[in-house]
Amino acid sequence: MTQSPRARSAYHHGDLPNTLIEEGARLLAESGVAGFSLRKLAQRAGVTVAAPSHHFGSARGVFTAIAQRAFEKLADQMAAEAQAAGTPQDAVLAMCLAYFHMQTTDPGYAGVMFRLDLLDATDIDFRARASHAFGLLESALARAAAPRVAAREVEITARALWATAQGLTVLPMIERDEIEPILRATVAAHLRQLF
Amino acid sequence: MTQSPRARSAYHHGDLPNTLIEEGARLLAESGVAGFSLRKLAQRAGVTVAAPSHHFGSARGVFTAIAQRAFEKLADQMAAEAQAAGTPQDAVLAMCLAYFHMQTTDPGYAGVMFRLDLLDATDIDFRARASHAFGLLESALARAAAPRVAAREVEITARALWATAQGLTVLPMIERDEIEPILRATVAAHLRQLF
DNA sequence: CCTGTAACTAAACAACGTTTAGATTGTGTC
DNA sequence: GACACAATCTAAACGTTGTTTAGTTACAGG
Repeated sequence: MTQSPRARSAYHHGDLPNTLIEEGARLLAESGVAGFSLRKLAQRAGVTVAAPSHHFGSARGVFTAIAQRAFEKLADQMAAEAQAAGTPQDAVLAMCLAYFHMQTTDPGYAGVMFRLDLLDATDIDFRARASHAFGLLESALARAAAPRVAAREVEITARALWATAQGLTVLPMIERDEIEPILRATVAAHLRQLF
Repeated sequence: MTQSPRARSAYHHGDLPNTLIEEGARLLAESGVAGFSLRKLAQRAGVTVAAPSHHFGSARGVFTAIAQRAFEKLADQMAAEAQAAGTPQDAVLAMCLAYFHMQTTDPGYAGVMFRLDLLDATDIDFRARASHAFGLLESALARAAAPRVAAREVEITARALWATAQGLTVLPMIERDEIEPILRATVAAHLRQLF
């Protein structure tokens, strides 16, 4: 991915922001949000506690940066899976599954994407990446729908699927094995409405 | 609601657990999860910091108790709205809207119901209340479905709706005005599959 | 080479949840 | 009605957290 420019000195790390994001995601994957702390992250990155705050302002800024990177990863994955899909309908399903799969492939990143209590949802860069990923689903849905279907209806369906995909990964009484069939049924039910 | 037995003395509060739950929900409604702390809660209740931990074990225990009470409130509301509904189909929609409406009527309670990072989802009492509320939706869905529909299919649909209702309240890019129409469309799409 | 600026350190701060030992009150028993 | 026991809450201290401030170090441009 992004090649680290290699630490130039003890003082000037060289690429600290990136290191903090990646190492932060790794720490989150291991310890979860509860076990996460700025101090642990700083120690892992080989810097002092104050260093992260210098780049990201606050702990909230760090989470926002990680979530931003997460939405980039999700958008990449969505675009890839959509291109691999045969029909537009399959593309929609694959895109919804992409977020779910990210929960296992990139747990550190996926775990903070919708944590509005931890990150700053008003951050303009964050909003841009999140909107872009969502836009991919919406446009795929527009391609899958019949020509007669209004844009408004496509928009509603896209948001419904977005919410369902997110909710399924959070709810306590839903097993991981159940998520894929549920998501499959939900996509089928919505797509049927668009014909 | 629950009449407070009135503080019997400075030492023995009389009904501290209940007070902590209600005052905790009030604090959450005002300051959100981020502004919440055991110390603030203790001060509001007129006790020391250690008192809440004595009853609930830890801060996690307090959140679990509040969430438990929240699911009781939701179940009551769901049952009431279902009975007021004309058709079984309307009952399903009303039940899904109940959780959304709770977000404004009881924001303190609603905000912690699915916060698995804060509460203990393995708590047996908590699970019981959560399962009961979910069961109400599932049985309402069974009544709304055609006789031919398998229980498995009803179960999947119930979980999908449960997840959608939760996801809609969390996602950043969904306005509050949009939630009801989205939920309405989702319920309609799913119910159509059950006929 | 020298100067200005960005990057990071070091130290101190208040606030937090948790734990321990002890003080206080209510309850059941003879 | 007095006594012992158990439950309830206090008081104080502990380690950890994110943030802030002043100061140190290294890089980059003229």
